[in-house]
Amino acid sequence: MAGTRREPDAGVGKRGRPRSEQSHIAVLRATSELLHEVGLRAMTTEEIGARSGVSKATIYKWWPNKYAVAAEAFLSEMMAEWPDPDTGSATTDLLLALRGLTAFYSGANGRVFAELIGEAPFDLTVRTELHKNLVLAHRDVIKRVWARGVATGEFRPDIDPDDAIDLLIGPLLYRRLLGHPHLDGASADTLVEITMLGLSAAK
Amino acid sequence: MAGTRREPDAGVGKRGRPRSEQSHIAVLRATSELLHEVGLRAMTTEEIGARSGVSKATIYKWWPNKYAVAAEAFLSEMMAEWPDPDTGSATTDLLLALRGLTAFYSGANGRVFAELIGEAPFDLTVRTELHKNLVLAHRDVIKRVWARGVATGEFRPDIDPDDAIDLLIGPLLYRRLLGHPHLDGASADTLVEITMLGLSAAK
Amino acid sequence: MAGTRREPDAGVGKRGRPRSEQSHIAVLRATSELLHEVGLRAMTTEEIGARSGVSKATIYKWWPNKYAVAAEAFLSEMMAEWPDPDTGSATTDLLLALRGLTAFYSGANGRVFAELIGEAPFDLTVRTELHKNLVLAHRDVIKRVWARGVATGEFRPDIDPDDAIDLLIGPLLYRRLLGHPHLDGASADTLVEITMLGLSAAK
Amino acid sequence: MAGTRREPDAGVGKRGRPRSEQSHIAVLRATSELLHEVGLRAMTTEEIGARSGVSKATIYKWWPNKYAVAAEAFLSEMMAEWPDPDTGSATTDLLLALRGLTAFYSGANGRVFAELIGEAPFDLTVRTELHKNLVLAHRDVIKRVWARGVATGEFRPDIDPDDAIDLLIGPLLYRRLLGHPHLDGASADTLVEITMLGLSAAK
DNA sequence: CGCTAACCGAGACGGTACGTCCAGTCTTGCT
DNA sequence: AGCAAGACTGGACGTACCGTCTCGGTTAGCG
Repeated sequence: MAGTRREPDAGVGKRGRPRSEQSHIAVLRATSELLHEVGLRAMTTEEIGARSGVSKATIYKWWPNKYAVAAEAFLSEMMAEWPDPDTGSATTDLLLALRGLTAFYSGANGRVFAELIGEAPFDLTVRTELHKNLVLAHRDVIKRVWARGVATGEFRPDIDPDDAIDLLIGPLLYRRLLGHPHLDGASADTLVEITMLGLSAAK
Repeated sequence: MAGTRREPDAGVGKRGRPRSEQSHIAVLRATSELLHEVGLRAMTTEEIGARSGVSKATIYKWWPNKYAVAAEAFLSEMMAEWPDPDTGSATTDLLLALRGLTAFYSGANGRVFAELIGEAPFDLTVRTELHKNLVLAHRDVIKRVWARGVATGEFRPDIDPDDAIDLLIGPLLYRRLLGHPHLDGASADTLVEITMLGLSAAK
Repeated sequence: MAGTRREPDAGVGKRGRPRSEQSHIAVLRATSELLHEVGLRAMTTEEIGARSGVSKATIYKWWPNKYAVAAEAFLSEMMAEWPDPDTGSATTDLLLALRGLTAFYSGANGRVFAELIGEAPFDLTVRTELHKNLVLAHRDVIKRVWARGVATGEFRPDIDPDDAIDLLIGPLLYRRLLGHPHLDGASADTLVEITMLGLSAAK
Repeated sequence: MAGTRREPDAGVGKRGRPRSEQSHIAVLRATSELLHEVGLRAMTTEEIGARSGVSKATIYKWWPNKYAVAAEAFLSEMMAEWPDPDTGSATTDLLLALRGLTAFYSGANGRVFAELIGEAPFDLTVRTELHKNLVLAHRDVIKRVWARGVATGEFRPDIDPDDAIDLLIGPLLYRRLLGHPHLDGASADTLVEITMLGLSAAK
């Protein structure tokens, strides 16, 4: 994947000892473990090194700080985990997709996710990684479902899809960060259903 | 206000020199300045002390750590700043209230707010302060408007008001934290309007 | 003593917690031990801290680096260790003083001394400390003896005392650093005697 | 020359590419430059490699560490630089030889020399190199002059030549390392003259 | 009106992680 | 083989900040 980590020289050809992919993976795995065991802030670069058997110098060679490592470690795990349900009914698909998101938010990964969001305002790397590799992935699934729903006439065609997505995901994130953090599928369903019908009493 | 800061002994009687209210205020003011100038993380307790002329020991006597100071400093500023518009039309009021929230999110205070949200997962004090003194204030305004709208028949009476609030605020927070951070009133209006009408094409 | 270590503020009066003299002493003692056990280069600041129970931060607060600590630790031990023999005969006194110096050079402290001399070209603090607190002490003893010898008519009165001192100490240092490092009293005596009589065959 | 650097395999035969003499010279030249520009300690192996176009691995193949490289680089420059004056008068010759030594000590090379002496206690290679290739060279010149002076009756025949040499060189080194480091020819002359006549007032 | 508890500013301290630096070793592919 | 390029381990370095701890001095309000 990459993007977080500093790119190799990539100059003339392939001179010099190549980067050890094994070390790379060991670092990501160790970091991932630590993220779940002790959390983003309590985790130290030293400990990542010790657990992965990779020296601190090497870690700092490829990542600017532990947050960048964490972002890559966490997000590389998340990749390709967001299947599009495609049941035939766009409405059902939407429900399923958002239930999936809810499960993510309320699970162990959701805690790490919240910690990374907290780091984002202070760290550009985390911010861009998070956006590129997770936020967009979430949105893409919904965007596809949305397109199908518009095609089938289930969803309003006059709405900017990005607005629709914000309306669907936003409430879940809000609950995760500022409300009752233990979401369940049922409450997700309720929120989606209301969003579909609207708040207005007007017919 | 408070609750964040440690309460004075208050038990034995009232002997001895009382807490200096002047120091208290100076700390909050200095902290508030620093929050805007350098941000939550970069700000140090040392610097708060230096700028306010209050010693570090005194700061730690009254607050558990710099995040608690920050929370109190920030939130005491925010108090009583959320007027209920009450124009007669609940729909208009809702629009106005959410525009106000949008302005807050996208302004200088919004940045500090985002930083505090980032601290919340790691710090119970921040979490509860934030909730008690800001989140609930935001919700209360909307809750009142909502009640009026239900009474006037503008809003659906069959929805849990808390769900409605989540649906209205959530998308704004989502944009603030993970999307285009420069929200404007117009896009807030759009989101609210769509939320009112719903996403479904069904009549 | 001091001079090596950074001086306290010494400003208005005596505000603030005073420097812990206990920590100061513990650091010097630990350093002194380490100097003899592992030598100047192999000794680490970390280890000084661990052994003395003083934190690294505190050490760096008072000394710029481990070499300055070593200089102070070593030299504070050496202080007031250079008694003037004063037997009545200046010639005898000279012999005794230079035997003492030889013993110092060839003993355990001589090794540390040589290591510090090696650091001097790279470190101003070490250089000045060494000069102020050891070199001058050595020279002073001899200078006093020299004055007596001139008064008694034993030594040539037409020689700059500093030249005389250089001629007497120089060969010992040379042997210590570049020749056979295990000097003994007898060879010191020989060198001094020759220096007294001169190399020239001319009467 | 050498002895410092590891000898090539030379056992099995002469298979494979022979050692590049060009690299060898480039390393020594680069090291020599760095020794004068930044000094022994500040100079890094990395930089020697970069400047000479020789890889670090190659350097470590032929020398045990940077101090050994420095010793060879410095000393190979010094070789055959110590001409015996031989004017006819041994006394004059002695003066000239020691003026030469003084000039060396007080010049740019003297600084490097002092730095190498500082390394000697920690590094056997440096120690032996220094002794073999510089100290002995210095002493040899004087030793030859001394022999002539004894033969001509100018110098005392009852003194161990090595003692005489120590007495003559020692004071210069002492001044270089622990006293006023800017020696000049005149002060060297003074020291030698006093050494010749002796310090004693006795006839 | 003086005593005394509690406050407060200054600043030293232990602890802990940080990110950097360099030595010395190892692994590629080119020559 | 020798060698340049350059990744890697190991470990010390010096810095920064947190939260705690003395000091000496100050300031109410009880007695």
